[in-house]
Amino acid sequence: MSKSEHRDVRELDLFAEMEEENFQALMRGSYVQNFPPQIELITEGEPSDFLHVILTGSVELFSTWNRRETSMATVRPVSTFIVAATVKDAVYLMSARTLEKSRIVLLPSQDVRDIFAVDQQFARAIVTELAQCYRTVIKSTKDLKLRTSLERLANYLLRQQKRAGGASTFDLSTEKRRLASFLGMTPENLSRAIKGLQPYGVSVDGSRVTINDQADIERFAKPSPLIDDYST
Amino acid sequence: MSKSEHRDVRELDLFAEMEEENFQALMRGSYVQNFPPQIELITEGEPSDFLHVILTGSVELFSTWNRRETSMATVRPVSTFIVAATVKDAVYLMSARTLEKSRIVLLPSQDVRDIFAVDQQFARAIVTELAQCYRTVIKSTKDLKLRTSLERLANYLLRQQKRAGGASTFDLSTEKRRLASFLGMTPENLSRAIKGLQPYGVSVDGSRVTINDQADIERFAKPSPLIDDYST
DNA sequence: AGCGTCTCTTGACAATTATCAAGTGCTCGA
DNA sequence: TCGAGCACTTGATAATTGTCAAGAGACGCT
Repeated sequence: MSKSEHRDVRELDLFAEMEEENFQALMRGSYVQNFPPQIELITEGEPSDFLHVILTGSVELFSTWNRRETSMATVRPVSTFIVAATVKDAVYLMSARTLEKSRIVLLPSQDVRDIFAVDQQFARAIVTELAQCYRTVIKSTKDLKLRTSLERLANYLLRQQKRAGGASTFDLSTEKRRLASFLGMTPENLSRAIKGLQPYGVSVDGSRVTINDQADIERFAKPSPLIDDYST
Repeated sequence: MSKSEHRDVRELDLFAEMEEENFQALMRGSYVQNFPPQIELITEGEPSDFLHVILTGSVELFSTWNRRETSMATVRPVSTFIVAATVKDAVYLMSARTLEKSRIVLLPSQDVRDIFAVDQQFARAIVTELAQCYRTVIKSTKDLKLRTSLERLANYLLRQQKRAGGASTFDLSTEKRRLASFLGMTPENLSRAIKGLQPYGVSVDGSRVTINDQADIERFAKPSPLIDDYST
């Protein structure tokens, strides 16, 4: 791991406040690896051997049941994924695969649990992280249960617009195929949903989205901080 | 609070391992109240003033958006609810209402955070609790996205059967109206879904469910520990 | 007991969403 | 440069789910 990567990891909320000594111990036991695209890093149902930190690239979390698959989240640098399984010493509930060439740190779960037990600041950070993850999934459940697919798409676009800086034209930054799965619909229906937002001044060309009338789409989408604000 | 109630609270995983002194401090600042049915205890969007512990009765967690409402969970004694908002000092993401006459302990959120900061065992217990909550919601999301409503109902019945002791006849223990909302469908469709499970040997009379052919319904439901086992 | 209210159910119908099939356009590698 | 493969789109159709309306039955209240 390079010095700057080392610093990137240290600056994550999860590790920022912990004792230097403990952080070093964690790092000593860690592996860094480069993965090509489309590699399955972890498989749901397997015991959680590592806490993963993504340094570059992107990773998709997905789940399967009865030959169906659904996209649960996309993880982007720099952040960790699947903390809950690690601290609970339980099996993974989601699988993960790289979407592109990705550089990933592997922290042995046992080390994480050991240091969690002795480092108060680290334990606190884990609580914050877990609470954050939990609240994010609750929001996502509300999104799924309370909104139609058209409303979900509209709100997704507004969130993505914000993430991209707020300009009226921005990039989707996701394959439509995967976006559809994430939003809980088929690719065919995403295509139709995109057309369905045209009357509200939204146009999509490839991966370029343009919001022609911000007020109009917001009036339709009715975004709520209790669903769409991932920061709280 | 009676002595036995005091003990009930203490025996919760969340409080079992913490310092007696800290537990007493928490209890000193607490209120116990009896609520009639259908009282809204907390409202989503409001700041989290209290961590709630339900001693008797039952409480529904629900969310609303755009005049729609959905049931998120039912909380039964003895357990806590909405830990995440308390430790994050954030607004509630769900509302809560009593379903019946309920006795509930209110622990001021500030006290909980203060003691969380000084009591290592309590902090650990909170981590476990949050990880558990998080994983449960992930399972619920998988249930929603990967299964049809008929499959969700079938798996719900199998879970409920297990909870009720495993006998082939058991009680639904939930209003159908609320069960429908929990499962993400309308009451009308729940009625039809129940009929739709008859070919698999499931019969429902009022709130009495009978599984006539366990293997048959399980073959249809395909329950998975990665979705349906709430204990891990 | 009688009344109103509420849940649950059922039927008819509408809306939404999924599936299947086909076609377009793009990328990438031989 | 060509061709295969893939993502995306579109149309036709089917399946699922929701909505509306009506009625049966249970329950509590007066």
